[in-house]
Amino acid sequence: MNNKQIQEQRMRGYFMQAAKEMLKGEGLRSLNVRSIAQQAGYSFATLYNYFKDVKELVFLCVNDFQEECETEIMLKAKDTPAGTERIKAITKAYIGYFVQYPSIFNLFFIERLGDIGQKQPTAALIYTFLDRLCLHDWDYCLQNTEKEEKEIAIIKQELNYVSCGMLLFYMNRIQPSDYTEFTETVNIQVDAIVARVLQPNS
Amino acid sequence: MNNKQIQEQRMRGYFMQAAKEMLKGEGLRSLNVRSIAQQAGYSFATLYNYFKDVKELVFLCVNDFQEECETEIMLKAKDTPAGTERIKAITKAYIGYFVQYPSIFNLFFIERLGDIGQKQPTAALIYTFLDRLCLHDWDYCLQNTEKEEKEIAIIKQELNYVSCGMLLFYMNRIQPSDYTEFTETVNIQVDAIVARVLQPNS
DNA sequence: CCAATATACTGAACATTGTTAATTATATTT
DNA sequence: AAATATAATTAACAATGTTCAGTATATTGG
Repeated sequence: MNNKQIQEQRMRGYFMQAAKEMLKGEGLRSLNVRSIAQQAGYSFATLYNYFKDVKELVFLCVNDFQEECETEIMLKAKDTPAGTERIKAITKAYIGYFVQYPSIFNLFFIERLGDIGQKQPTAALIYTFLDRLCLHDWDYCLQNTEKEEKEIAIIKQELNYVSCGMLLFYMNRIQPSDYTEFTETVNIQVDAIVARVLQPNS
Repeated sequence: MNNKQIQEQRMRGYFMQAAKEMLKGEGLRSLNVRSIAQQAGYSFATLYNYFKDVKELVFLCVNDFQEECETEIMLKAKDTPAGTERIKAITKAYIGYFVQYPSIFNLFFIERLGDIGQKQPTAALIYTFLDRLCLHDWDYCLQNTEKEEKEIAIIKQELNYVSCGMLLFYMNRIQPSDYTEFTETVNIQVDAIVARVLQPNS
C-alpha cells in the first residue's frame, strides 16, 4: 500500500469514525452528510472524494459493526459449555447486542442498503450471521444428539427467525413494553426452541 | 354528522384513496405530498387542511389496509376446518398478503409511524394482529388438545415471531432468493410450529 | 339579489437533505 | 521558484415536507 492509499484509508477512517459514533448515538435518522463531515473536521463535499455516496459510507460501517458485534458476543459466551448451552448464550448475547445498539439493528435488518451494488453479499452476511456465530455448536449437537441434519436445520432457522422477530417487535413497536418482560420472552422462546434439540424424536 | 363533517370526510377520502393506490403500487419510497395531491386533484397545500401532516395520512391508510387484509385472509381460510388446520391456513394467507403488498408490510412492521400520538395503540394492533385472526382456532385447540394455556401461548408467540421474521428477511433482504423457496420455508416452519400443538407432552 | 363574512384552496417561499461542479488552496515535481 | 497535480471547499441544484399570506368560493344577513 503506497502513501496515497494509506492517506486515503486514513481519511475514510475519519469519516467512518464520525459516522459510527453518530450511528451508535443518535441513529440513522439524525445522520446526514453535513454532520458527519463536521464531526470529522471537513467539509461535506470532501466526503464525496472518499465515498461514492453516503450509502457506501454506511455500508462500510455495517461491516465494522458486525466484527465488533461478533467479538463482543464471543467474549460473553466463551466460558459456556459447547452445544445447546452455548447456542442459547450466543443467541441471547446476539439479541442483547442489538438491544444495546438499536440503530445497528436498523442498519442490519431494516434499512435496505438499497441500490448499493454490494447489496446481495451483505444480505447473505446478515442472514447467516447468527448461524455462523453458532456454527461449531450446531455441529456439536449434530454429533452428540439423535437429531438429524434436516431437523437441526429447521430448528436453526426457527431460532434465527424468532430472534429477529422478537427484536423487530421490541425495537420498532416497543412490544413487550418493558425490558424485563422482553428478556423474559427471549428466555422462554430461545430455551423452548433450543430444548427441542435434546427432545426424543416422536 | 353534519354537512361540514361529511364533506371533510369526503375530502380526506380523496387523499387517502390516492395515497393507498400509490402505496400499493410504488410503495412508500415514491410517495410524496405533491404526487398524492395531484392524484387526488388538489394542490399539495390542500392536504394540510385535512391532515396534520403526511404521517397522519399514512397512519390512516394503515388502518384501512388492516381491515382489507383481514377480510381477504378470512375469505381465503373460511372453508378450512377449525383448529390447527385453520391456524396454518390463516398464517399462510397472512404471510401471502404481505408478500403481495410489500409496502404494506413496511408500513405495518418496519416504518416507525414515529412521532404520532396514536403510536402505542397502533403498535398493539399490529403486534396482536395474527393472534386476533386466529383467536377462535387457538381457543378450539385449547379445548380439544391436551396442551395447556401456557404452552399454547408460547407456540402462538413463536408463530407470530417466525412469521414476521421470515417476512422481514424475504422482503428486505430477498432471502430466500426466490418465491418458490420462500413458500417452501414458510410451509416447513409454519407446519412444524403448529404441529407441536398436537404432539404429546414429553 | 347584493354585500359582508366565513370557508376552502392555492402558489410562493422556506428548511432540510443528498449531490455535483467550479473554484480555491495545498502539495508535489521539475 | 514555477508548473502541475491533488485535495478541499464554496456555491448551487434538486427533491422533499411544511407554512403562510393571498385569492377564490360559498354562505349568510339584509
